[in-house]
Formats: sequence, structure tokens, C-alpha cells
Amino acid sequence: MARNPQTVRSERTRVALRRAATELFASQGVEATSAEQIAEAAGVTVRTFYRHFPSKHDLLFADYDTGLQWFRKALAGRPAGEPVLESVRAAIFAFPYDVQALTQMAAFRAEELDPERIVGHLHQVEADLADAVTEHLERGADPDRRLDVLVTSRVIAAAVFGAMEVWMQRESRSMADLADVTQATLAALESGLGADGMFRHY
Amino acid sequence: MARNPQTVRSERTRVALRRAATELFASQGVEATSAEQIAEAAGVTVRTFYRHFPSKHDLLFADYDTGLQWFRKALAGRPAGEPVLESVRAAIFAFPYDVQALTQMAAFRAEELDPERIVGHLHQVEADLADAVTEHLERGADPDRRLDVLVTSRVIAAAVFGAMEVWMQRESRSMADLADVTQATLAALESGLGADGMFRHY
DNA sequence: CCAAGTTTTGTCAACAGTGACATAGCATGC
DNA sequence: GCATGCTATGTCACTGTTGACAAAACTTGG
Repeated sequence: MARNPQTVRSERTRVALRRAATELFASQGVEATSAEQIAEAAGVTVRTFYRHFPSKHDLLFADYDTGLQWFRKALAGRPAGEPVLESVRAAIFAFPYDVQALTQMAAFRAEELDPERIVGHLHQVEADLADAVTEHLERGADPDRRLDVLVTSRVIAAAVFGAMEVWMQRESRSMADLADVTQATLAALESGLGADGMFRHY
Repeated sequence: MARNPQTVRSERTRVALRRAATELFASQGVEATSAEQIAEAAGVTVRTFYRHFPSKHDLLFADYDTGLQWFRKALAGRPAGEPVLESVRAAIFAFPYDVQALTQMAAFRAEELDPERIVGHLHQVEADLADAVTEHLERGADPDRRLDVLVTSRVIAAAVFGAMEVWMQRESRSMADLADVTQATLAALESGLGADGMFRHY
């Protein structure tokens, strides 16, 4: 299946670097881990490391696509008639927080990262989340309501990430807190906008 | 007049660094000049260099305030009844392009600099230019037209920097070209919006 | 003028990132 | 199998940037 012949080796290296980085980030923190350590743990040179990843921090988000795929499948797996908000909530709360995700959260909490980097990444995640919801909603929805779908998706994504922002500005930022804030935000969305059935029509 | 006692030395160092950087940037280009060279030319250590300027590129814009002050004074020196656009044009074209400014331009032309840095700086310059025009217009204008003043200022600044953007995307980017584009842009602004007297009322 | 304290600078070491060039790994045509 | 050629990697050297600590310059109270 490997189209490119020598690229197999490249892929192996990339995986090794990802794994090494994930472990080191989790055990020592992001900033406390040097590029040299990652490279060495992956059995590779620093220069090679930088050939595969543009920067150290990109490795922190390396498994991001995996998580995104998971989320989309989780949405797809929800029962057909279920209100969107419930689907999203279920998917979010069932998300398997692995080492990668937890390390990211830890880095966020510790404010280790360059704010620009965080904001940029979260922006991307929010957009992807909205797309996932859109994709989910468009299954079995009539095309006339495409705008509704779009708006609904963005609103939900904005709410979820608004919750995260609130969480990030709190004094105590535990995972339980994040869950609470997210829960509350979605509830508010539901009660405030659910009356006219905006989210019930799907 | 030197309020802070030991700060005199600090100021001397800063000046030396600025001068050294300006010369080296002009003669070799920005990226071809290393922080070490600048520090050495200023008779100082690299570490000291970074204590006075957050990054090498900040030195490229070090004399920026001087230029801004010049522009404001040039505006203030224009005759009272003159249309704003004419005042701005006169001030822009009388601007004394010193080594600093020319080096900046050269760096822009050569696309040496990180685009983000350029955009960020230009954004600042545009805002400052607008403020300068506002300040100029507010002299002797009645307070009721404050919004007009604000809009006019922004429009002019946007036009001038729009011209610069056009210039930066051209094939040949000589100083003469920049002058031409700026001239043309201001002329368009004048003929297009001058009919209703928007710029003539001042 | 001297002692004490503050500010500035120097020294050292480390890390992030990049370019140039050499070399090893693998694949394909012969 | 072997020469040929491409790709991934290694090596080297360099620049930008920062933290920690020491040394020097300078100011001020006495």
C-alpha cells in the first residue's frame, strides 16, 4: 500500500518522533523538553527532526487529526433523530482524552505556550469542529437549509470554544472544571435557543 | 536634563547600536547582517545588544519615531487654507528619505523580512499617519465634524498605504514607481471624492 | 574620598532553527 | 549482481535569542 518506496522509512521516523515527543512532553512538559532530547529518543539527529516537523511545537498538535477523525465518527454514530446539541455533547464527553490531549491541556494550563500559537491552533480546531458538525447535520437534511446548518454549526463550535476560553481564564483549571463549563454552556445554548426549536429540527 | 543618572550610558549604547545597525543594514542588507556584527561595531556584547532591543529587526524600525515626528511637523507647516490632500501629498513627497528609510524600503523590495513583521509595522505606520492627519485637520476645525475628520484621515492613510501595497506587488519596485503610484492614488482620491467637496472643506 | 547600593555590561551556556554539503539506503534498469 | 540515481539522513557550522551569574561603572550618603 505504500505508494512511495523510500517514504516508508520517512514515515517510520515521523512516527518515532511523534511518539518520543508525546512521551517527553507528557513527562517533562513542553518547554522543558529540548529538540535534542526528542531526536535522541527517536534515534535520529536534530537536523532530521526539523526536516519532518517545522518546529518543536508542531509536534504537540501532531496527533490532532486523529482526534478530529474520532470526533467525526462519534458524531456519525449518534442516533438519527437525536437533537444536535445532545449529539455534540455526547461526543465531546465521550472523547478519549489520551496522553496527547492531556499534555496539550497541561501546556495550556501552565501557559507554557506562546499565546499566538494557542490562539492559532484553537482557531483551527474550532473551524474543524464546526465543519464536523456541518457534515453531521447535512446527513439527511434538505439542501434548502444549508445556511441554517452552517450557522448552527458555527454557533455550537463558538459556544464550545467560548467555554474553553472561560475555562482558561479561571483560577482553577481542572479537567472537571472544563467539563462543568462546557456542560453549562451547552445547557445555556439549549435553553436559550431551543425554545423556538432551532436545534430540534434535526 | 538627563533625569536618570546611569541611564546616560544606556542611552549612549542604544545610540551606538542604532547607528551601527543602520550602517550595516544599508551596506549589506538586513538578513546578511548578524547580531554579532552590530554589537561589535557598537563596541558592545551581543547579550547587551539584546538587552536594548528585543530583536534584530526592531532596529530596522528604530528611527521610525523620528520620521513620524518629521511628518507631523511638515503637515503643521503647510498653509492654513490648503486642501488636506495637497498638504499630505506635499509632506509625503518632501519626506527626507534618509539611509534608514531607504534601507527599510530595500528590505521590503528584497522581501527579506518576515511578511508578518512587515504587515505589523505597516499597520502601525498607517495608524500613525491617520493620527497625524487627524491632528492636522483638527487644528481650526469645529468639533462637530470630528467624525468627518476621523473618516477623512483614515481614508487618506488607507489610500497611501494601498498605493504602497500595489507598489510592493509590482514587478519593478523602484522609488520612482512608488512615487508614481502614490501620486496616482492621491489624484484618484481627489477627483473621485473631491467633487462633493469632502476634502475641500478644510 | 570611601562604602554601599544600583544599574549596566560581560561571560558562559544553552536552545530553536536553518543552509550547505557529504553519505547511506533503497530501487530500478541493465 | 551491479552501476545509476533518487531520497532520507548525518555532519558541520552558523545565527537568533534567552537565562543565570559575575564583574564593572556609576551614583549617592557619609
